[in-house]
Amino acid sequence: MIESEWREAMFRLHHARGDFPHHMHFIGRGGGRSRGGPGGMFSAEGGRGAGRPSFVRGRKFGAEELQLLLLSLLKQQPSYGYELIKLLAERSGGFYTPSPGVIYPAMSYMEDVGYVSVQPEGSRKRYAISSEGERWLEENRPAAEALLAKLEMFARQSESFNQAMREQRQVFTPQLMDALHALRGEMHNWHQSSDEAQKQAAKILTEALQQLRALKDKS
DNA sequence: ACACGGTACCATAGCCGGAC
DNA sequence: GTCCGGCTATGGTACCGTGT
Repeated sequence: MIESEWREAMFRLHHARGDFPHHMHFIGRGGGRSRGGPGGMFSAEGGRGAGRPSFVRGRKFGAEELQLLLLSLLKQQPSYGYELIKLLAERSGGFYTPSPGVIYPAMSYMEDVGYVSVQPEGSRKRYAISSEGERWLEENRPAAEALLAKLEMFARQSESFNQAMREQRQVFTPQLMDALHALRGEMHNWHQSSDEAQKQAAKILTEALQQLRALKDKS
């Protein structure tokens, strides 16, 4: 077996099944726990990379959470892998757009364990939930419904955020919006700076704030 | 305490095939 | 030839365990 095949096999096995050898802890079936553990952003564990801002980048769902979501979508209608990615993005208001490297191994695993059936259509694969998949989904219905509800909650929050941004653009000049954007971007680079550097940055920002207040008072 | 290696997870680049 | 959808391969990031 060449390296890439081995890598893929291991990836599929561990990623999709959810029983990562060292540390993976999943809600529900299986899985001993050890280091890290994805669990997904909605689980208590927080997972690998917990403690850093994983909201933007990082695993948002544990393997089983993702499988439940995918089966929920497939129960509504059989879909291609690419369609599932788009559906998840759509249902979450763009908040969660899984990469193909997450979806396809998960689908391959669910095919292996019989949760989905696969109908090749030319170069594409159409996935459909199987009776075994339906049974597992039914067993985990509360968790699946909670995940879908949270996905929709994020979609609403995302829409609310976008609305606020649109309103900001209507009120502020482009120059001010650019400056705000640049400031936000700059602050992202500061989270690993030394305490002393951060104190100096805070001092600069405080002085700038005072100047802004003085300017506003005059205008 | 530190360096290094192994591991997990994701995003992205790029390939392939079909439609136009 | 170009575009697009579907998919695969690979590199980057960050964590933890182990050895020194």
